[in-house]
Amino acid sequence: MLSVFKKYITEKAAISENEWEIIASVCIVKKLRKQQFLLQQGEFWRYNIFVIEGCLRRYSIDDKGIEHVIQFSTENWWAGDRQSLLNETPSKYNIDAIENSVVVMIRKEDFDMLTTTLPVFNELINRILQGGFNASQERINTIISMTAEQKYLNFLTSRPGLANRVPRHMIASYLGITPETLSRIKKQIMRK
Amino acid sequence: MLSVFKKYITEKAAISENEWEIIASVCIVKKLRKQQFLLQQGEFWRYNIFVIEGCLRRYSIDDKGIEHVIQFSTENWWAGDRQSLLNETPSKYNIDAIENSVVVMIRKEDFDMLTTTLPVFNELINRILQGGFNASQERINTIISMTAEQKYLNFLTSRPGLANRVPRHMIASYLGITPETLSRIKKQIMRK
DNA sequence: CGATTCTTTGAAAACAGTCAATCTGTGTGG
DNA sequence: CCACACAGATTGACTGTTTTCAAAGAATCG
Repeated sequence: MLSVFKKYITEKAAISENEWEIIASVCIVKKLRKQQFLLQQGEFWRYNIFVIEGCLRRYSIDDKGIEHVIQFSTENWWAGDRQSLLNETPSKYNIDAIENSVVVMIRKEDFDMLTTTLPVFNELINRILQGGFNASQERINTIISMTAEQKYLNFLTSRPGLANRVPRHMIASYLGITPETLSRIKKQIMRK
Repeated sequence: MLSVFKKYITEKAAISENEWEIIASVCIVKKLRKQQFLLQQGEFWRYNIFVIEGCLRRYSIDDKGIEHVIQFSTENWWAGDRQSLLNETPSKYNIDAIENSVVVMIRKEDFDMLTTTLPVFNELINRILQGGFNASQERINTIISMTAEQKYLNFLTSRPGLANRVPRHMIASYLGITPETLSRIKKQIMRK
């Protein structure tokens, strides 16, 4: 299963076989059943996670008990709570598996070891971090500038196939609208 | 003026005097008049920018010609378009000065040189990047989970003082609501 | 001081949210 | 393998919020 991760890494950076061995030595492959929690709010998060297969979601729960999905992580994406990891604070988020999934977990200490001893790896992680940051800014732009319908259409194109894998109410949550509104929007789009 | 930047850097990382000299040698201090553009959409962005004094805003313009503020950068903040910088693509954003401002500009090549030759600097930038990323995720959370009023109150506390420096219609834009709505929300809050 | 831009206010319309009921599909235990 | 239960999705009626458009009232800048 690790081969998926190796493929990802070696496609994105010039990692030698030796270097890969070092990386592989700190990788923990973990299977997750649908619905299984990886993190619950209040806990401390200490890993970096790479999704090999399946789909995870990270979400917060507000005072009214409503869930708000911040992120979906599918194959070849990273997941985790960087905030808790970086500041060593209790997490505000929950992470669970939407599908049966396989992930690679790397402990914070191990991960830091990798970035300090392997410059190529460090550079790779940097690029990924920047890419994620950019995507995040992009999302802010779409959320504040688009109507509900535009946001949904944008979701369909920016995350192709995801709409068929993820329950609709989670998509609605991700877009910041209610399931009912999403349902009506879909009907409206159909008519066109 | 560079001293502000030096203070910021040395407070956050163990940078020696020598190392600082190297950093300072690639810094370009630039004054900006209120309203002055730093970047307009379609252009390529090639700098990292640190705000010494004043306030910048980054915003997009949609098909209807409406501006959407993605970010305000005040003293001791970073600014720029990381997306254009990283991918070497034309920028989707505009950046201009809301107040007369002073910024430090570092060219991409110089910045990369700093991060590769000065490990401490690299690590500092990494931490800042992660912090920015986290803040960005945090903002997504507030936008999708809060009502207009909550978002405004949250803005008041998370960016203290800013509301008095920045025109209201820009704050409205930042929050993803119309100026009229913001005006009414303020009145409503006053009454409490 | 005049002109322009920003902010506020009002009224109507569009939009999204809430609550409740019904429909659908999936998975489980008998 | 079927029937049932249950969670998720849709629909309708209603409510509440936000936008839109237009106009008047501040504030700011040259």
